[in-house]
Amino acid sequence: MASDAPQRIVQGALEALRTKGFQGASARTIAALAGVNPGLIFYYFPSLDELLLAALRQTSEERLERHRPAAEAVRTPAELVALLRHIYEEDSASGQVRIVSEMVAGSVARPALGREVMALMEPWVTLAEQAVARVLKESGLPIAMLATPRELALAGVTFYLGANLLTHMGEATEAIDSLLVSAERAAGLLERFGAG
Amino acid sequence: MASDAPQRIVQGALEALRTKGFQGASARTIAALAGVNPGLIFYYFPSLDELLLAALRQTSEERLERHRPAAEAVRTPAELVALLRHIYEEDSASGQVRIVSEMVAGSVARPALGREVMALMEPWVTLAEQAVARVLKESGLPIAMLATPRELALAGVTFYLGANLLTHMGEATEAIDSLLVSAERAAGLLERFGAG
Amino acid sequence: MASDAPQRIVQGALEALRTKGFQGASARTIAALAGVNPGLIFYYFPSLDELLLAALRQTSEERLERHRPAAEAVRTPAELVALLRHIYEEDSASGQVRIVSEMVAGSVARPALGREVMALMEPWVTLAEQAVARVLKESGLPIAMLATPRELALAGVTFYLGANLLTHMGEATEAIDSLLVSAERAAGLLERFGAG
Amino acid sequence: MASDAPQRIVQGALEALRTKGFQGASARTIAALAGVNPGLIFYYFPSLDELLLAALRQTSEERLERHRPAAEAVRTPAELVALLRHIYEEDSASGQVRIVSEMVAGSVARPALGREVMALMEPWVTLAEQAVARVLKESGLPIAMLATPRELALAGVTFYLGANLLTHMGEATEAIDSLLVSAERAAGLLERFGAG
DNA sequence: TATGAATGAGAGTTCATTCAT
DNA sequence: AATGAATGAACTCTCATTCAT
Repeated sequence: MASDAPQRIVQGALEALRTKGFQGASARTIAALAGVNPGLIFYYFPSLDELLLAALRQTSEERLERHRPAAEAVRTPAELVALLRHIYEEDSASGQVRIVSEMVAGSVARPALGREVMALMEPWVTLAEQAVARVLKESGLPIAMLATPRELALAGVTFYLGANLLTHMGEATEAIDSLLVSAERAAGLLERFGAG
Repeated sequence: MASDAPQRIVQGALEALRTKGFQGASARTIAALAGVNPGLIFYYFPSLDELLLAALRQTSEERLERHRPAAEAVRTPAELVALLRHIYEEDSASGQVRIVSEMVAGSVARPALGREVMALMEPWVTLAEQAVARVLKESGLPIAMLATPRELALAGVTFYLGANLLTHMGEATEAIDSLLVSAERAAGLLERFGAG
Repeated sequence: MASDAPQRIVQGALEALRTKGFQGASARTIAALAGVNPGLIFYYFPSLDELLLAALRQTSEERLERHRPAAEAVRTPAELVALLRHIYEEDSASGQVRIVSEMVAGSVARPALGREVMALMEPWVTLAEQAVARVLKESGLPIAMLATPRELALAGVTFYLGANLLTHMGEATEAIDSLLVSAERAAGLLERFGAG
Repeated sequence: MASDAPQRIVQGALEALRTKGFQGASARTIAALAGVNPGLIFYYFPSLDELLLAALRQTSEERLERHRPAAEAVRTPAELVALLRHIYEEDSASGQVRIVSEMVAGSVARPALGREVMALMEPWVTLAEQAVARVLKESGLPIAMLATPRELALAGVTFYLGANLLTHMGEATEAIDSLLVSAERAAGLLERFGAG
């Protein structure tokens, strides 16, 4: 019978990242949170980095699937910005922002980890790219002349990343939020402009 | 006679951040790079965090003064984006991007350090804010209806931060660069629109 | 299977205190004496102070139980002083005096440790108090008018502590011993006086 | 011209012992309190231990001379105990207790220092011995049969030492004080008994 | 007489990881 | 599948002391 230990360990890792940060996500701490022995971590995962990566991968994929329907339903610039804002707020409240920030920050010091974390972002960029392409097409905005959907999607992810870091370094949450509200308003304006 | 050791230590810290990252910026490593005894670090600096902070402060202030004239000369949206791109490229080439990323990422785990790093960003936000305000005023663009200069400046810094991280986590430099080129083109368009 | 390492570490700590003193009772020294890795100390004990405390607690409790029967059998002043002298001589020969002195002296600099060491003395004061009360009652001496058993017990412990320190700072052992011999003689006299 | 630096350093050492304890009496701390450079300490004193010893010697001798007249005027047991109590209270209030405790405690770990500290106590024992001899002679008490003045003096010093340690390890000050009060009462009784 | 820069050893503690069971 | 004991290296930081000036 398969044990549920690996899953418990993954959950422990996520909780450790959420509540103690990357530095606090030590084997001992994770094991304690998972209710298992530290040695067991290395039975199921080749290294601590791999565990953290697996944990990030799991939440990332789960969230990706959860938001995919909404992303595929986006039709206007305003809706697009609204979705971005919605995701940011949800992640901020659930602690997901913290997890991503910690992993991004932590992996900065480890090249191998960094590459993997980057790879986990790729599906998000692709999803954003498709949404942007659809919005541009449907709204008839001549932005395609200025930037490719891929570029715009990457800009969004870049911004999301910077916002994540700012968020838990200082008390930037409100500033970021008001920024997104303004962006939403601007998008609404743009929309009418495109239609006009 | 004053020793040049403190300055050598600061340079060692910067080099350590640049080449080994935040985690690799240990007292021993920095001391070795500076060619001094590890104990000497604590003779001149109260703690390792304070040293890293002093190092970041030094480069930050120096770069701020270097770019200030250009920032104060900016008049149009295109010039503004061009400056942002110029700074990013220069920082990217000089390793400054790495230093900032490492400090931002590293300080995520230490609240006290994080606050100080944030504080070091404030002058940049202020400088950007003034530049944005000037550009908006001179170009006659009705963007003030959408977002305050402060918000726009913060958006720029947020983006810069995210770009920093992306840059040395993967090989995003080119993507970011082409993004900024596109933005420059868009700003040029906007300009003509404002004039029209 | 439980390891005997904790016990070996405790013994190493006691030996370190005995032969190198409080200052010499470093984690590395203790580990070497115990034949274990320094890191293992912190696997079993939360801190060095806690280990030293645990070691003191162990010997203290063991000795307390060993001497309790004799203390509870004491009936006359002379017997009481004789017991005190017996304990002092035994502790002096076994190196216990050194351990206690080192811990008392060492904990002077650390408030938290000091409180715990004090607490370990409390059972001894209590035991002495009971013995004193019994002696006073049985011998019919009117000392109760002068001092409470608690005070007399505390005086005994205070004296024992001072004697400990003197003992291994100089070569006061003989002086203390002859002092106790005289006290025994005086107690014998007192006894006859009480009876008379 | 002779500098007053040595004296300032000695005062700094005493203050360091009083306020930071033996462990806190580092060269840096003492130098800071004395307002001199740490290096200067080793210009005037061969080692830190020698400085601490010199400081203890200075206060010890000064206090000895201050209390000598009173000690030489003592005639009765009650007066003797009262003097002991007076000294203890004065030392307790002035921080002298702390200094002595710290030095005694600290020197436990260093054999050479310990011997010197012991030597500094010798004049006190002698002074006490003389006072005890006088009291015994004048009061006509037949205690000489039981213990020599030297032994009694040593007993007093032993007790004083133990009291010192207890005093700042816990909140034993009151207990010690009430003990001395009781002793004073007992001495008064003894006096009348000797006279009768 | 005095400064302050510099050294090197050692302090407590934490860590990812391994391995015998 | 799981335990927990054990390792060894690394960490920041403090210290008494020395030396050139």
